[in-house]
Amino acid sequence: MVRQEIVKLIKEAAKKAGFSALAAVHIDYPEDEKHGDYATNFALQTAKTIRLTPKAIANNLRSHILNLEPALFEKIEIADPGFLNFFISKQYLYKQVGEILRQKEFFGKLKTGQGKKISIESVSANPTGQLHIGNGRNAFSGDVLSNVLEKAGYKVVREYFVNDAKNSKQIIELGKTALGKGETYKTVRIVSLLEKNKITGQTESEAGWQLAQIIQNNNKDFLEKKLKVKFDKWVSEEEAIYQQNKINKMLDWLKKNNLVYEKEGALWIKTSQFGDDKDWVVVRETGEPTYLLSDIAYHKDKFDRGFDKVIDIWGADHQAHVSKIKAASKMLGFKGSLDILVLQLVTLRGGEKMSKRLGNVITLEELVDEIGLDVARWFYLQKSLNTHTEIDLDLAKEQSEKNPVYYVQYAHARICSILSKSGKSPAFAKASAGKENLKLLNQPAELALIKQLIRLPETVEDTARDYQVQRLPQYATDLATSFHQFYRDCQVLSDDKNLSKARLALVLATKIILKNTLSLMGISATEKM
RNA sequence: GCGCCCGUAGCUCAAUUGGACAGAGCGCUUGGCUUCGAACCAAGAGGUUGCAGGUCCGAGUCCUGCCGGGCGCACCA
Repeated sequence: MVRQEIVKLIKEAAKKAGFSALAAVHIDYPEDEKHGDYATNFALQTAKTIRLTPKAIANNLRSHILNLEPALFEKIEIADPGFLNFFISKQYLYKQVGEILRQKEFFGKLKTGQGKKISIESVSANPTGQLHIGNGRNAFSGDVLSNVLEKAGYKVVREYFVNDAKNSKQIIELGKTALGKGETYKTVRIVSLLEKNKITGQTESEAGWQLAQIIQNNNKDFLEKKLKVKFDKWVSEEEAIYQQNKINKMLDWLKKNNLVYEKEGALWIKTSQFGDDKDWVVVRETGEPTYLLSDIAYHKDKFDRGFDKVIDIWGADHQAHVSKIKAASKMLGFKGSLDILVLQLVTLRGGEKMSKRLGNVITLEELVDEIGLDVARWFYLQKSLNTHTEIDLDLAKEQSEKNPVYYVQYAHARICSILSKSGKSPAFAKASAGKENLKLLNQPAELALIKQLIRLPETVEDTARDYQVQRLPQYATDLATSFHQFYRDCQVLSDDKNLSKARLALVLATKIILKNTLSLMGISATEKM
């Protein structure tokens, strides 16, 4: 990865110049190409702590860097007020094209994760009905984030917590619906599920639990088959927490460590001593544990399984739960990091006509049926997770050039068309791409395309660090633009055999990266459209 | 009232976490197909980044105070 090498060089140069370990090295992609391919403000940052001007520092660094690695750069410039601007050499770019062709789908696979274990919990929707459009955000971002983290070298376990505790109020209420004694959860889908399946449980609790299993299997099927979102571990609250008595063990542990107390007939947990504003009930007056207690038990289970990092992806309505679980992780002394992502609301614009007899609620299934999985994934991923967002249904339904998904897929289809027209197999293009051939790639559009290709690993690295999954559709769009511009400027198949070979190699490399990017997002790389 | 998130082009959203001239898509105006796919390319119009202060060489981004919106604030999950 170029950027990583630049960071390393800056650190080494700083050490040689005698101002090491002063500032973090941060590398930018300058917007103006006059400012190079990569830039850093390191000299400016360093100038804050030592008695030298930013430019003097930059000069010093530049000479050391060029000494250390003369072949990587075409040049390094210093700009006001003290930026270092790096221009990557063609030699290096050609080498990277070769690497892409060699590594194929493994290009962009990083070691930054060092095989560390991460648990990602997402969706965890109540088994009392169908998934709604808000759950889509959790499902897709969790899926894509997992893909990215795996690509970055982490070992990821994707989990889903099923709130099916037999004695919970929602399950009992569901039982009433199942037994015809209540209507809380009576929807079209649940009525049809009840017609197809027999509920044998006599008690409300048992009947509710049975119905929950049916709904849950339905949702699981929908997630896996229709949304292509797979989970490694489905954790049933009833089976994994209650039946295995983890709930009581958790409670005993809390009591033993003096982390709970009685008040007004209930048992409270001392979350306020661990950063929360107040304490919360873990056992009701009735003796029933609350959901908080079982979620703490579930988190203890995750912590015990030895993850270096535990990520929870929740909906905006769970915001109040964050400080409780954070406090619990401190009580439990979790050594790893706990990141809780709270996703903001999703609404639809132009969906008024879609809703089918379910009040105003549009299910995720209806949405995906309406716009297709590729478009749905794209529209969800496009937006930063902490922005309240609105999906434009009319635009999403446009099966035309207006829809941004097709822009990217079209680039891939174009590539496939060129490759098949070349009359040669991809393997041939690879075999014929020697160093001499790649050196023929000198057009600005060709070089710009290569520079875009080698950003994939960096995009993976950044996203694995900050979880901003909207970076992926943005990168895909940028890459497609670079390709379309290359296509405009450079005829791939021509009488010039050597040039054709070189350009075919570049086209093939682009196909690999584009497909890689799309598959991280779970979007299909179409060959024809 | 308190907490979290947000306010950026007509609309939906970005902006590499403090960097260089705030960018895309849609919509609008205009030009380009007898050559590898025009679902494409190129050009243009459109902005006091909600308002007011502050810190900094440098602020959409950080701090303070307002204004506006969403979501939370259970012995529900």
